Amino acid sequence: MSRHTAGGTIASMDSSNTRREATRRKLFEAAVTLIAEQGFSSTTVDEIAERAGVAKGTVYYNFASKNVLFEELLRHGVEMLAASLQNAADEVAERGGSRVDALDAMIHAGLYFISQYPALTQLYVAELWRTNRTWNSTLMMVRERAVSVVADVIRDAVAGGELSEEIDIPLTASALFGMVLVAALDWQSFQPDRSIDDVHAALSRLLQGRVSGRQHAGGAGAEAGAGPS
Amino acid sequence: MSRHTAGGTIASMDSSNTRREATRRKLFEAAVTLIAEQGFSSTTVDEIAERAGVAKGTVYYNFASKNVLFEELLRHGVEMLAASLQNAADEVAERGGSRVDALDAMIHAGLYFISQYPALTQLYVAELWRTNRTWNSTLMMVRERAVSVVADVIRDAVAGGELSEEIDIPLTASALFGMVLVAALDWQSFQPDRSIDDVHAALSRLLQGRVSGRQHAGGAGAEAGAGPS
DNA sequence: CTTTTTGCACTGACTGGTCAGTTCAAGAGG
DNA sequence: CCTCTTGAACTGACCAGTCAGTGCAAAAAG
Repeated sequence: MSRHTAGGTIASMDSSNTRREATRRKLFEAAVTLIAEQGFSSTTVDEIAERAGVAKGTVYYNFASKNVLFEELLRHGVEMLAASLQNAADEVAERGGSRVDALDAMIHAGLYFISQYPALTQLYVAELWRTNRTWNSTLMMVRERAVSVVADVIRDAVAGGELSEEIDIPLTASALFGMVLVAALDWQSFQPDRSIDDVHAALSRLLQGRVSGRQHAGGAGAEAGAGPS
Repeated sequence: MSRHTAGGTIASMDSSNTRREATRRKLFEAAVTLIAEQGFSSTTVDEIAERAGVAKGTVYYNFASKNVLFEELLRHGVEMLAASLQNAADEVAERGGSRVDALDAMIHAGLYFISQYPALTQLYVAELWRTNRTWNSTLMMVRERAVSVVADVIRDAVAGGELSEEIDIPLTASALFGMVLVAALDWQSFQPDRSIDDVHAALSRLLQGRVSGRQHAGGAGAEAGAGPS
């Protein structure tokens, strides 16, 4: 009788683990939608289980508590976002584009991400500035993870002389982040028919400074009608 | 058993109920902080009453339900914000400033408002894009009320030739709104020591287009007390 | 090959606690 | 005396977390 052996049974790694992973994924999906719609506290574990098509006990088999489920969800989500932004910046860099072009590409990537995972985004916005919650430190980490990707590119741009040294890097990064976040949520909520390129162009224009004074288009990004790169 | 007829009795409408108004104000204040910290669902009516220093029965004497208390809170708050933004824009107009100057002043007013009522702001952000809530229509109204003040000024600026006709008015208004919102929350949460003028200058700079390309400052706003950084 | 054992993954009824909302008799205050 | 507030007790719904038990596939035993 080899009972439960210490060290988490190697055999179970491939066969059983797959089933479990699938269940966890279903639970993530169910939870993200419900929590985005209703908020954390008014979403019940029963609802999550029902939407995921599993029994309530399964939730507790896979996650220590409702809180833990939520925290893991946050972590998982922000990794996807950060990877997506980083990837957009890297692709531009590989093609020899400027840092400002990279920023523009990140805006596009951010918009795309939000359009793909609107519920996740709503959830971040709703929880990000709350205090007195148990998962507060997780939230801090999550925010830092996302904003720092943007801040890094801005920093490089300043170092390379592309951007003015006067700008406040962390504040600008978070303002940029917020601009995309809120514009995207509004786009999804109130004008869902518009194309991503359309929205992207509007935001680029805002940043090109064409809003507060008429210069003609500079180099970066704002080709307004076309080119879904 | 002549019960209380809990609900908005007509008599209470007009008579200058100083006492009652004071109680309601205390309840608003208590509720806004608690809900911003913990969210609506996990804030209990007992907590609100305790923080306000009144009995639970008083809450229900003054508001039909927890939901109604919250809705009235939202309405009251947005009126203050809209008035504050409108006022900033009007003052600039009276002094003969441009519409772009007015926008800049509104950014400043927005920052100031958020620094005065951080809890209220957190609460809006947390609830604004949620769906499936009973007070959803209230929230829509609230958002519209705030964003339209900004949109109106932008529209005037476009009509007067100050801004390009290419810009997308509603989207730009909400992007601007979001930029200020998120930047301000970050300021309050992570760099509370910075002065409002400092933050304001950073945002103005972002909009002057100095971020994405080096033009020298246009006309509007970025005078600010010389940002260190 | 067949039977038995093992243990992972899952189930769902149940429990103990929490909380919105009610009720009311007894004041406070103006 | 009329409006407003108090405080405490009560109800009934709702919900996070528990636990004894089921199903099943693969390994071990025969």
